[in-house]
Amino acid sequence: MDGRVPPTPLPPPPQPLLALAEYMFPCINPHLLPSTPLLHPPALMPQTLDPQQFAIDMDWFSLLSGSNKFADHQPSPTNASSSIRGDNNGGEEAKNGGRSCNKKVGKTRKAIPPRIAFHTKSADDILDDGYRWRKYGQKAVKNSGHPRSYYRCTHHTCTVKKQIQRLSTDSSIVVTTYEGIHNHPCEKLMETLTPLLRQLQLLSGF
DNA sequence: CGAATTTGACCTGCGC
DNA sequence: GCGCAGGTCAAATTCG
Repeated sequence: MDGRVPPTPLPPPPQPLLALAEYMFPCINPHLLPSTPLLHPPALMPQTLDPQQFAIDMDWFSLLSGSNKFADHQPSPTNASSSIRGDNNGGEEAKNGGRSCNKKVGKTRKAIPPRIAFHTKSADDILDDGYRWRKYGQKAVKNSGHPRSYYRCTHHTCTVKKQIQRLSTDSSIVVTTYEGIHNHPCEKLMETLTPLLRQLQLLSGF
């Protein structure tokens, strides 16, 4: 994230933002960090981002409730193979999509993986969230003039995916949907945070 | 030359 | 059962 900080500190609801930080960067515990703009989502976004246009679409209830799906979710070959379809309409596995011979064994619906979607006003499709992604597909989406791109985290043990698509109604807005939780540190974030945390430790006498 | 991206084919679920 | 839409695979292509 290159230490990007929004032009003006925003007064967002703290809980969702902490949850968001937790979700995106499970390698750190935001509750232990000072409540500075560091973890504010726009700080993670490209400089072209207009904070006024920043929005998050997510299932806050499930995120913040005790039965936190995110907390329960551990990326694994099993649950990570569930699929997204449209919104949370219980999309089944269009996985194996392809030529894989993994026929479904039962009719039980797979758990919907944790997802979080960002609306960002940006000229760049790909937001630099600190992780490395590999594109594995692109699809034209109905009722949208813009294709949807599919990315996977390149970390060998990580099964997190994300989809990127521009709004049909406002092509300046990019919708980035994350699925799953990273099970490894975010290199860029740690690069940025390490010196800060070190200073904090020094200042606090540790 | 290896890694990343592109792109058409294929699979699955859903609605009719 | 059929067609559509979404998601993924993997060969081909491009890039560094």
